[in-house]
Amino acid sequence: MSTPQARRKPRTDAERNRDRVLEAARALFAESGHDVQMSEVARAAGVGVGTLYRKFPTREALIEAVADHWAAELAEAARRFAGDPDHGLARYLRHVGEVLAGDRGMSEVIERAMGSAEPRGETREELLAAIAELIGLARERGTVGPEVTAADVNMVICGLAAVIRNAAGDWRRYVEVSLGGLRPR
Amino acid sequence: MSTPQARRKPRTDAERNRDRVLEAARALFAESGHDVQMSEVARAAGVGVGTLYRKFPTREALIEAVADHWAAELAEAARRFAGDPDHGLARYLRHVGEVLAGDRGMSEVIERAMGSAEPRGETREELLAAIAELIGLARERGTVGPEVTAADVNMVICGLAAVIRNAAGDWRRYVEVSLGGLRPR
Amino acid sequence: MSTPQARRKPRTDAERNRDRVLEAARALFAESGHDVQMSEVARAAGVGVGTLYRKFPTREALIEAVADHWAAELAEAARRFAGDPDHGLARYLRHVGEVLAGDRGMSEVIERAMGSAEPRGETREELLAAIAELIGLARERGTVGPEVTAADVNMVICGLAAVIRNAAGDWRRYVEVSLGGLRPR
Amino acid sequence: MSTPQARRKPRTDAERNRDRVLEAARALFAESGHDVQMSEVARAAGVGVGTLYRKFPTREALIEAVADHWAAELAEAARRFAGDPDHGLARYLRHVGEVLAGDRGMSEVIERAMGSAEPRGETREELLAAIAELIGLARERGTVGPEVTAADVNMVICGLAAVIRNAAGDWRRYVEVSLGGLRPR
DNA sequence: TATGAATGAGGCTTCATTCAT
DNA sequence: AATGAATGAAGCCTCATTCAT
Repeated sequence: MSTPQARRKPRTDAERNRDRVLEAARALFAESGHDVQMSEVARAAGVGVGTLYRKFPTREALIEAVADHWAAELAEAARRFAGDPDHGLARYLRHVGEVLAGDRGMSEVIERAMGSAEPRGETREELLAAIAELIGLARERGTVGPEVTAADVNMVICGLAAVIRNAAGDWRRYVEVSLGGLRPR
Repeated sequence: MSTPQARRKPRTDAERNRDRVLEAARALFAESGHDVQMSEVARAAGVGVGTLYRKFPTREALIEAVADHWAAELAEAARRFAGDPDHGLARYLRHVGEVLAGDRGMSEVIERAMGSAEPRGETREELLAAIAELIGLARERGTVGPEVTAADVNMVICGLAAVIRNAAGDWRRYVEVSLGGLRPR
Repeated sequence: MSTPQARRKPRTDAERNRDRVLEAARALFAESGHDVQMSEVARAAGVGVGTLYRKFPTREALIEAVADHWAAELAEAARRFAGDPDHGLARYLRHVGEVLAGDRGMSEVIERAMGSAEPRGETREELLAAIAELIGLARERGTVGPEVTAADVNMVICGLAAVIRNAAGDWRRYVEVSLGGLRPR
Repeated sequence: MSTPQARRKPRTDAERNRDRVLEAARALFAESGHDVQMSEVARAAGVGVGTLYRKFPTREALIEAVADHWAAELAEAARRFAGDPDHGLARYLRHVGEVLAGDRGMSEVIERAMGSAEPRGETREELLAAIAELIGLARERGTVGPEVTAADVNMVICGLAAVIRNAAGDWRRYVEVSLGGLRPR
């Protein structure tokens, strides 16, 4: 019984490198938005530019990937809060605000993820689905208006990102106003 | 009788040039967002780059000016709708939506105008003041909640711009949701 | 009667710069073929890369221009030798050989000029016309075969360029052989 | 009886790999000239880049090898036509034309093979020898001029490659003209 | 004061070659 | 010996800004 599972490297170096790059990009974007140089990202990830380009053949592709990653996180969070039909949505939006506010520049990218200019497949669908689940129960309980859709919440988040990114005011107020608009009546 | 006509000229050539540049910039930004080249703007304005730089010493300054201009227009509109205490705000936000939606890329710039990253003087104050006036009467009439401030509306507009720019969904719904959140109760 | 012609600058600085770039490119190409870096050309011309790119928006365009220039010179030479119906062609081909041999890398570019992969307008036509003129009289005098066309000579020159560029042998022999093939009978 | 089958294998895997690479390179060069990437060649050959580099330590070495291969083929063809002292040379040059014309990009490489920029050993010698043989008999028969050397024919082929590669005209005419020049008188 | 040519730092991307597995 | 991920030096080109005329 020699631990055979130990044998299968859980992730190859290549995979690990991809993650390092993604992680580094996320960190840099968080600080300065997505106008960071590719070489910066590479340096921060501790790899050569070539490697970076092997993983993400284009600047655009990298940004996309980061956006996807963040969208996935938002989806994940939505699922977490789905258990609380009474206050889930409110807690979710506040949570999103905290995350965005703590991650200067994430909002910059997240807007793209929310937009649908070009059909950006799965992750976006996943996020909308998660939000749909989140408001499903709440709608039954009457916590949110019956006409509210996942797309509505999506737009609110998109707006929230903009508000935070531009420091347009106290984003907590924005969240409360939006929640008010989503409530029945 | 000292050259009266020279006097009469309401605007000097210099002033006229400034306006032509601003106008051209607005038009170009409307089409393609503010990633237009300075030389493009100059060409469209029918002046040399040098002249452009004389009027706006920096790309940044030009964008700022355009943003200011738009902010002024929004302020002007706010004043127009201030006369209607019952539906003024609703009509105003819908109007803003129409304008932003019709002017691809204006939203891009307007977000900056709404934000306060760097305190950008008068125009912003003017806009906030106009909005304050707009909601002042409404608040008295109970059309909007008593706790609603001009800053809140400002944020809603900022969000609206983002929603439109990113085609994040049906912006009319966004407006209605926001209006719902601004109503009392 | 103040020399008014002195007024019209014969060539603007801009035009002069274009020539300097072209000249520099020609010199560098002569040494090392057309795999020189754009920045090298710029430096050699004493201008910034930006200027170079203003004159020739693309590496390709620059090479094209140089090729054109050389083709024009060959055309000019053809016209010069057209006056000698008996030995003009022979003297011309020998002259071309000298020029190509003395200008390492010109042959590299001239091949393109002779080829017709993409219809490269005027200059090529001009060269063919000049060659046609060159062989016209000779054909009448019976110095070259009646079936010989400008295109034939063109091909010979193209081959000559290759022979010289690749140091494939004694190019003077190549010229004599070709001349033999162009003679009547 | 020491593993006889292992012995029998006419070529080791390593040898087979070398051939696969060479074959792939030839095919790719034929399509697109020798500006193909090393990784392309490797992929086409079904081996890793590492293997490719083990066989040909340098891009240059690979091209050289392909050139050699083609030169060997031309030599082989020359020997085949050597049996026909009357029309051998003509048939040979036409044959070479056909081959080059059918193999876009081979001409690109063949020029190098014909050139002697760097003394490139055996194969070139072999080719010159084969051509010498080809014209030897013809010279005796008076089909080609007495002063014609293998080097002359070599140059003609080099030129032919250039003519074809640059689509400089009807290469069949070029061949006929050259043949004319090689004939006695 | 207007012009537009010139500037050159900086950004993105490619690809021959190396090297750890 | 084979593999293919990693490397990073180049190279092409853009564009905000300056400056001579």
